[in-house]
Amino acid sequence: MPYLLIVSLTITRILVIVKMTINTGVMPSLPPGTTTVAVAVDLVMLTVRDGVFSVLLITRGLPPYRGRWALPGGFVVDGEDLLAAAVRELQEETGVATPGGHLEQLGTYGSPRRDPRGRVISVAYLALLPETPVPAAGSDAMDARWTPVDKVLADRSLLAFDHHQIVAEGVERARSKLEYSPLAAAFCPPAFTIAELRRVYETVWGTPLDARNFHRKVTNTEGFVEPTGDTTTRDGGRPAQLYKRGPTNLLHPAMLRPDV
Amino acid sequence: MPYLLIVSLTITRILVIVKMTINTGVMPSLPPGTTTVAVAVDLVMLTVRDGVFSVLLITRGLPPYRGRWALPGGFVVDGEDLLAAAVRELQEETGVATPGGHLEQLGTYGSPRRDPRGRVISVAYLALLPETPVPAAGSDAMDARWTPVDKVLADRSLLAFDHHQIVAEGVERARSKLEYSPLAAAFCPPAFTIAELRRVYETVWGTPLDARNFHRKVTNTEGFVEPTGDTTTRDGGRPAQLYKRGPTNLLHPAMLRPDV
DNA sequence: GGAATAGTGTCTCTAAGACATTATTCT
DNA sequence: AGAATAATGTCTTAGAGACACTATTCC
Repeated sequence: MPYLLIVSLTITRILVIVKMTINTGVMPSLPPGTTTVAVAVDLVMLTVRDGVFSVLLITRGLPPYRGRWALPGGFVVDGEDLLAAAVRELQEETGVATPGGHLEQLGTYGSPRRDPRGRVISVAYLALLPETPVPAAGSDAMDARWTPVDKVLADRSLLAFDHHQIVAEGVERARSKLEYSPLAAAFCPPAFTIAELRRVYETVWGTPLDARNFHRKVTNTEGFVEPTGDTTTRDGGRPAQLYKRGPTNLLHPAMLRPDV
Repeated sequence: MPYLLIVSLTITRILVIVKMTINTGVMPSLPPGTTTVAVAVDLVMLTVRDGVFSVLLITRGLPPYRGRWALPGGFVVDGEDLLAAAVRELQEETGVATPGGHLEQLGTYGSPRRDPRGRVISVAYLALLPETPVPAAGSDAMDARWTPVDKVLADRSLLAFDHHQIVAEGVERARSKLEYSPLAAAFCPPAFTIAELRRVYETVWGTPLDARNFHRKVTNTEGFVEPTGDTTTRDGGRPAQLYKRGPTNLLHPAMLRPDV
């Protein structure tokens, strides 16, 4: 983490405030009449469960769209960082503190009429998670359930608000990330076999892959995976080497999707 | 554009409001006490000018950071869509309506203390533009100037707010996009030669490329460029074919950066 | 003719894809 | 032994990179 940078920026900002206060006799403030809006953070949590690519949905317990499926999320509270809000929502839904998964910002959705209650912009985060125990229902959620991605994408009016579009963009981002980054491992437990990693690719992309070529590509791509030294027979047959994620953030060469 | 989708979602939302109003006797509204924040849109406008990869900066005419370099941007006004606000800022700075360039959302920056005036979150947009006449100074900008990207990246305290980080992420996004998308053409005039396209790659990546191999790769990649039928001698020597952007949004095969 | 730039061809090597074969466990 | 899965090897072909060569303009 760029800790020194954060410290120096913070000091810079404090100095700016002090200087302005001295110069003008008042604290700097936003121009009067500046429009303000509520900010929500919504999560696209993806996982591979029982061989199915799934997204976590809740049924809304409050209006608007009461009883409809939606993405888990909530409003950013006073003084809270956006990423911190996403982590908080993630923990509320899964009960786990980023359990070896991956969390990144997906995009911001701010169409003026996307929420009937008023102007709300939503910062969406994408989470890639290993298989997780069935989630607990949150405070404002009547129910929380892992739902097949294909089912969600097939019905444009299944989800509340513009959440269908958010899910679609999150799924496409995830599919694309598997090509150029080692993030498929984020869907796996800390130690995994090459076959388990391959099934992640096959499930997320919806395409069968050649097990022999896949094995060669993964083990020949520098920094993708590292052997732990252990083996397992949990898949039956000959014992398989266990691997953990390697140090690389970018795959060279990439794992390209067939055809497309 | 998914026009029908927009229409159907709009109708859905109106029905939700009407239904809720009938059911409860009041318009749906946000929970009392919900924190609201100001929303700014900032632009990372990139271009290749005189062989230099450059970003448009303004000097701030108002506090905070008065006189400091910053990204062009401004607050989202009442009822305005985020993308519309970005287009408006782009036009205010260049005087042109998305002139063959490219505009996409880059990310949202919402650290609680990033603006000394109060809670402001900034939605950053990335614009890739062809060589543009020197910009006019905007209303709240004392000056606007194309600045070499390398110079901006080298000095972490050159820019106001967290704009250094935003520029860094925008530049990296642009460099990466050249690999997998035909967006290098967004830096070129409507009709361009292969050599001009190559100079874009060389300038943005900061790496010399082999002209012969580059020519073969670009012309062999399906849908990347299409000949217009015209030729030009504006670069001297043998006349060069002119090309325009092709229909593809994803390059197959990709134009990978050397080494990395 | 000479300089400058455009465009094609050739060679080598890496990596992808198709598919055979061997290895090691469990029942 | 037979089933099941893991891991390695072989062959063909596409594409990247290095570099020689030809083509067409202007001076």
